Amino acid sequence: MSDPSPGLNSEQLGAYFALMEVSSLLQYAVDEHLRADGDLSYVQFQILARLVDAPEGRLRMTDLADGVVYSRSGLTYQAGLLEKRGLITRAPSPDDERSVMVTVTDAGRDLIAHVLPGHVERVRQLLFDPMKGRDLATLSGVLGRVREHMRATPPRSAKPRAGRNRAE
Amino acid sequence: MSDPSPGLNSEQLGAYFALMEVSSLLQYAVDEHLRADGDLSYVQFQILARLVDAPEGRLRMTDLADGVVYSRSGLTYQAGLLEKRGLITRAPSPDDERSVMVTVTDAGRDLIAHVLPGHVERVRQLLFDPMKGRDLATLSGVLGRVREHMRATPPRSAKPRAGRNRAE
DNA sequence: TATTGTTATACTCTATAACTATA
DNA sequence: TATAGTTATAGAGTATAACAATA
Repeated sequence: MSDPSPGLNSEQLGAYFALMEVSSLLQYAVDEHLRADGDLSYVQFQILARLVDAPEGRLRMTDLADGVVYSRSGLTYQAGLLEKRGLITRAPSPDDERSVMVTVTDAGRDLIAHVLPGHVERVRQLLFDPMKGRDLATLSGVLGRVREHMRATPPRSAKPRAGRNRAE
Repeated sequence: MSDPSPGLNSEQLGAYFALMEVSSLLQYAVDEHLRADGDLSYVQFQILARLVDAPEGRLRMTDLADGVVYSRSGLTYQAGLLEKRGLITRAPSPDDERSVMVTVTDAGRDLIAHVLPGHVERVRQLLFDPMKGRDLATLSGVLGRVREHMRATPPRSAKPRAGRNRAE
């Protein structure tokens, strides 16, 4: 924007735009690779990666939904796709009959293992290659702090004025 | 991921995840506000903002498509929506009869002006409030460098330059 | 022939609300 | 009642390919 912005100085505005552009391009590139190399969307990759990372390779649906931003029905949809491909299984939890435990299969682990090197390579190439010196450390520090702040500031519960989007 | 990754050390991996989470949460919050306050998607906001920022408030469809990542048909779709709402107009270019000049209307400018303060406020609140000292400067520096690098490294088939990939 | 843009179409994804069942 | 998950459905958005018009 060329006119003076009400709440951000030009350096902040520039940093904001840079952040959005960088993350957008990175996500685009990474998503492209995941689809080409493993027929996975980024969301599906995240779900599988979280499961691989979880103890015994399993998590409840709710826990998965908490990590990925989407709605429960959205997660059900994605889990259905992954299950259909044999990458995960779903079974009622022994502890709580309401819950569903999602477990990565060997095929799921294999796919992540197959896809991960190329994934990581793209990230390195696009994001870390141009960095030097303390760049990584400072970036880590700032983003970590921002993330903590964001996690403590729930984005959905804070609806200042939703006014008229009531489509009933 | 808990096991050692092939191409990234744990600090790099952490920074990558933090970047993706931060940008995702930020985009989510900002998108929510734009829809609630102006009934605009983030893409539509970007299109309007680019036009407002352009000399005489107009750009060719192709120039707009270059800025936003999407396909031409996607831009046509979005432009159709914005035109229907009276936020932009489309007219054949005098210079090149093939081109279409997109122009922001006063209503479009008004809407951006209406939405911008709240937009910027959310960004400030989520992204810049938790920063201190040199955070902003270092973030700016790193992201700027990464952005330059990314722009110079086209993600192989993302930019539909002059050629299209019909082989394969 | 190459470029600009639109259209037709199919598909993916996400959100909402209603629903079942368990706690 | 509250929580966990699914389903039905509807809508937004995107990509591809065919198309017309102009350069």
